Amino acid sequence: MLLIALFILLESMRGLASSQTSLSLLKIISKTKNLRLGKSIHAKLIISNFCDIIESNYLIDIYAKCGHLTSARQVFDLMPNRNVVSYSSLMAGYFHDGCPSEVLSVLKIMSFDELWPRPNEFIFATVLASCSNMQAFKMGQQCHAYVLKSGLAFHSYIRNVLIHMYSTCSGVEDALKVFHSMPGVDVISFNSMINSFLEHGRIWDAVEVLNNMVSDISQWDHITYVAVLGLCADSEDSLLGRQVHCQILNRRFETNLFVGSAIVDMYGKCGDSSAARSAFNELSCRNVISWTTIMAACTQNARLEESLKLFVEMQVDGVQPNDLTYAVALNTCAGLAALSNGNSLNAHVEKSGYKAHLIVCNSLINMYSKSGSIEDAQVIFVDLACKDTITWNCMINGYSHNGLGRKALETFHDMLVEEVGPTYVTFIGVLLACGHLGLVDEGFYYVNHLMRNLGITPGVEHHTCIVGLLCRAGLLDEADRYMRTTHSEWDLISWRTLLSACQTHRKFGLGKKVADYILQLYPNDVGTYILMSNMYAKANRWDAVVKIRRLMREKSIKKEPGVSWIQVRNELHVFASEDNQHPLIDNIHKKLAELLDEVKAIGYAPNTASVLHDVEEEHKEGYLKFHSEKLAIVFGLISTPSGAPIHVIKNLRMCDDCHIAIKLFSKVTNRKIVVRDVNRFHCFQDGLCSCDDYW
DNA sequence: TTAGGGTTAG
Repeated sequence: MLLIALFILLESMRGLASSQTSLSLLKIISKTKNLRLGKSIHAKLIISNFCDIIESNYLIDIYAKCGHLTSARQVFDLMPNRNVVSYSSLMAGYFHDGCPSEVLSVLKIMSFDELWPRPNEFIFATVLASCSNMQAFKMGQQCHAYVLKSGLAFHSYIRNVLIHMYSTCSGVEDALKVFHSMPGVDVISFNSMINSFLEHGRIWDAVEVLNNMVSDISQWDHITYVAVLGLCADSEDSLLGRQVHCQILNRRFETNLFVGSAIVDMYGKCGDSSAARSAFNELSCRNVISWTTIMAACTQNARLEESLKLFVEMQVDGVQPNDLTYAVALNTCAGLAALSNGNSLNAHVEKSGYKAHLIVCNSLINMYSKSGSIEDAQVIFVDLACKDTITWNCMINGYSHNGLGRKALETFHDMLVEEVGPTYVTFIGVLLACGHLGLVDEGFYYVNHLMRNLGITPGVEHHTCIVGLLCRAGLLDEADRYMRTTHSEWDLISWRTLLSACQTHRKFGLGKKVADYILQLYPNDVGTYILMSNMYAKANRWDAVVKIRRLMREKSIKKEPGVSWIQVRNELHVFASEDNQHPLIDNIHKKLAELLDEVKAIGYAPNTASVLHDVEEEHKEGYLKFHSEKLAIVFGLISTPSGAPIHVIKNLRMCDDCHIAIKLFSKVTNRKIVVRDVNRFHCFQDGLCSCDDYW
């Protein structure tokens, strides 16, 4: 209806140059952002050879709002005289088009304007917002000084944009000063302040602002709800989140796209992926962000296959992925070690131009290093001209997890040379590398000196690395003492690290003590029972093994069945131990028998000690034969061209026998075999493993 | 005639 009315008006203008009519039309077009009509009016005005400042300003505004900055700039450049609105309209256009630096260059042109239009609150609102986007703190401060002197600082728009500028460019304290400096803060100031605290990880300060807001502001707007949902997500408070969700439904704010995505995100971060999925299904409208949010919610909650399915559904729905969607999808592939999916995503990223985005490259490095293709991760890393802390962390941790300790430490050294500040995460990779290389003193130097000098408090992950480092060096009593004397929130992983070392180093006395202690804290931990059982089997203490098995039966503790999977030509093949389901199982068994004969000839002897005592001696070898990783690897060998690397993932820790056998498989088949078990990567090549037989 | 705060990632 509106369009028809506009056309009638346009027709009535034919042959006329009524300024009043064109202004009325321009006003409506500016509101409705109708580019086609805007162009028609523009043409009429050119033909009539008359276009005053206000009409030109409207044209700039229309073109700018429709994202046609070249046309907006053309109108602006051809104006014989301009006023402050001409400048502010063009600046707002550049700002919304993602070109904050252009905003500042227009400000420069403005200062040379002979008519010297005085910059007003509209100009500074946009200039300060641009400073925020560009992290141009000095410029932002200068603008702050100007608006204070000129009295413009009392406009609520200016105050709010100043809060945002300080929050992004300097710190939350400066933002807070602006917030408290002037009376009459509005809902936007409160929203900005809450978000500012949340961005800086200060949840309780955000809660305090929210409490003050309850008494000062009677009505929250939809952005307040987005901020409060962010607060629930950050504090993982799903109960409060649910209450807020109910309030949103009462006020019918859930139809807002931002609110809708924030609800999905809140449930995802609170660990309730089912509620996230339901909230997503209820959304009346979905954009790339809502899709990316639900994918992230699934990935964060281990629903990895579902996340990749959503990625496909999203595109079927006509929504194109953006850089963050690719980052989530690649992270999902990393979780699944789905190298071929990751490779195809890499190709899409190249085609779509998102390879220029650092977060995508960081995710590619992460995906490749977690999928056992550390060489591909390295290629991307080396090619990257601009790296951030996360890039360095991904590469250092990638090298460490793949057993390349020396490379990890070299990269850490390069990071320091490039003057990129290491973080909490960096030192996890660095300490793991020290563990691989047996650098005990260096490990202690990093934890006790360098980290503390940099103001990073070592956490349980770092202390666990030190335990691993001592264990690997055979210093188990020191590791035990370290755990008992160092104040840390030791968790199951830390204690299992020590127990596992006791098993490897055959320190049965200490192992028994540690296992008893773990079972006091975690009475039903399957991993501890299995490690104990393996430990006693190694000591030929079959009576103890039987006792543990009986105890497990009594407590109904079941060992998770071993499962391995391999992707061949985009298809996932899953193998369970003693599995006969695969269509090629006969070929797999035949090839496995041949291979075992071949490796026996060069020294392989089945390690039957790791098989249960209650299995007859002559059947023990058979049990070992059918471990899931052996089946998956042999399937890989017969299904891929010679020389192609084999990538297998296993849900449990690899057993000693498989480790020895696979080392020799890599030698006799001349293949690189990468196995990601529940703890680490094993890269088998030429009869050796990257873990140096310690895992 | 022109302006502000908000959802997704590693």
